[in-house]
Amino acid sequence: MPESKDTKAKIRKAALRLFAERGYNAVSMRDLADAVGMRQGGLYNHFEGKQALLSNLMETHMVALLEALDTAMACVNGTRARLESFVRLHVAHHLSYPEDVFLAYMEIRSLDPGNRARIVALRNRYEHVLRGILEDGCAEGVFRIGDSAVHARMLLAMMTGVTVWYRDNGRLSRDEVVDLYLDAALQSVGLASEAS
Amino acid sequence: MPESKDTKAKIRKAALRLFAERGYNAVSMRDLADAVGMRQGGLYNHFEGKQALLSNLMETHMVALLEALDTAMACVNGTRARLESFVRLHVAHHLSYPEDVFLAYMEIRSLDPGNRARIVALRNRYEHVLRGILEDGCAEGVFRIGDSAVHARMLLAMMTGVTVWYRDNGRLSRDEVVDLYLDAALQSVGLASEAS
DNA sequence: CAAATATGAATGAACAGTCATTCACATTTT
DNA sequence: AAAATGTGAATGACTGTTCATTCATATTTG
Repeated sequence: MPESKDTKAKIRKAALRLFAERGYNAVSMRDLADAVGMRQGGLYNHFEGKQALLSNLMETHMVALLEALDTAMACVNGTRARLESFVRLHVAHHLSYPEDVFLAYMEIRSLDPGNRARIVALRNRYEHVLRGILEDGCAEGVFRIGDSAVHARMLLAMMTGVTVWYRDNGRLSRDEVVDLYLDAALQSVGLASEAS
Repeated sequence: MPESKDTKAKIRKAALRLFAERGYNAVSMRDLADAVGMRQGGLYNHFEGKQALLSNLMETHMVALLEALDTAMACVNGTRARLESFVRLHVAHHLSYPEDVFLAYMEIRSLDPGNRARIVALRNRYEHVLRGILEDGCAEGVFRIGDSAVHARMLLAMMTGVTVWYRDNGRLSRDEVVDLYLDAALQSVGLASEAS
């Protein structure tokens, strides 16, 4: 009873790591069970199956990301400040949960059509927030960009890529990395950062 | 027979499409043989195996990309012009060969250690060219960026992401997309594009 | 309190299928 | 004829999933 409830958490954690590391299709339920320290049959007491586990991981992550975004955006006014908040939240979140992010990005095509539609809808909601900020900035004449929809994708790809190279023991701290991405994002929309 | 000699090319083409579409691990040799119009056994007359086929596809692409880069860079002087050339080449190449690029980006972890080391070395050479340009621009005081190594990765992620969304029948032409990415890249290093 | 029963969880074998690869043999090309 | 190429069946390992069984712990009953 003490550990029965966190077996599910242990499975989720191990699955997240393995799926992100090797890819969904390259991880067998036996691999996963080994990583958790149990046999493959027992996994099915906690999850409907491999596909349900994947979509659970991805949906949990996307929902958490959207909630964090709503919270961060609720108390910010001004187009430039909203862009800053978005960038800070995005990069910081990606530095804190690199595996979740990497999985959500790489394994969308491993989802069943139904699950994929749900996850993609969540992702589009997220992307739409950034596009809205950029459109506002264009309408106000604050930003200088060619195309809001394209620029939103450029910024998202740029920022999301941080998970590919960042390591916690590296040359730069997380805060430094966030600042670097913020400066680049601001410059990319034609704004100079405030402090040199 | 006329087509017996280009069977190898047909296999490569089909494999490229399928691997990029579904992922290396989700494509079986049967799927591949079906797509080519032959039986799975025959594939082994042209390739050592599935892994060799993957690494052949990726290496061919990386070598072609590096050659195109060398050619494009050979006749350009000036830091800003070199950055422009790099961006134009990168985006245009990615628009022309989206499957090659997508595969090289997504399936590195599906490579055997030996093959992976070779491909990663090629990719590093490519990345190093962009970093060199950014470092030069910083040293000359032409670019305004926080960190050359990080900014190189930001730009590469941003530009490579074009393959995720661009479709040939979409709203924008390839040239328009290249120009949008060029403007964004120039602004991100603190330069305004020449023509408004 | 103690006996009986229910529950949640883990096991390990078994299932039906798929996997990449091999091979003896047929066919085609040169 | 010889070399290259394609076939179709076979191989053994591995796949996700199911299931009867076991076990320790709760809960209910006498």
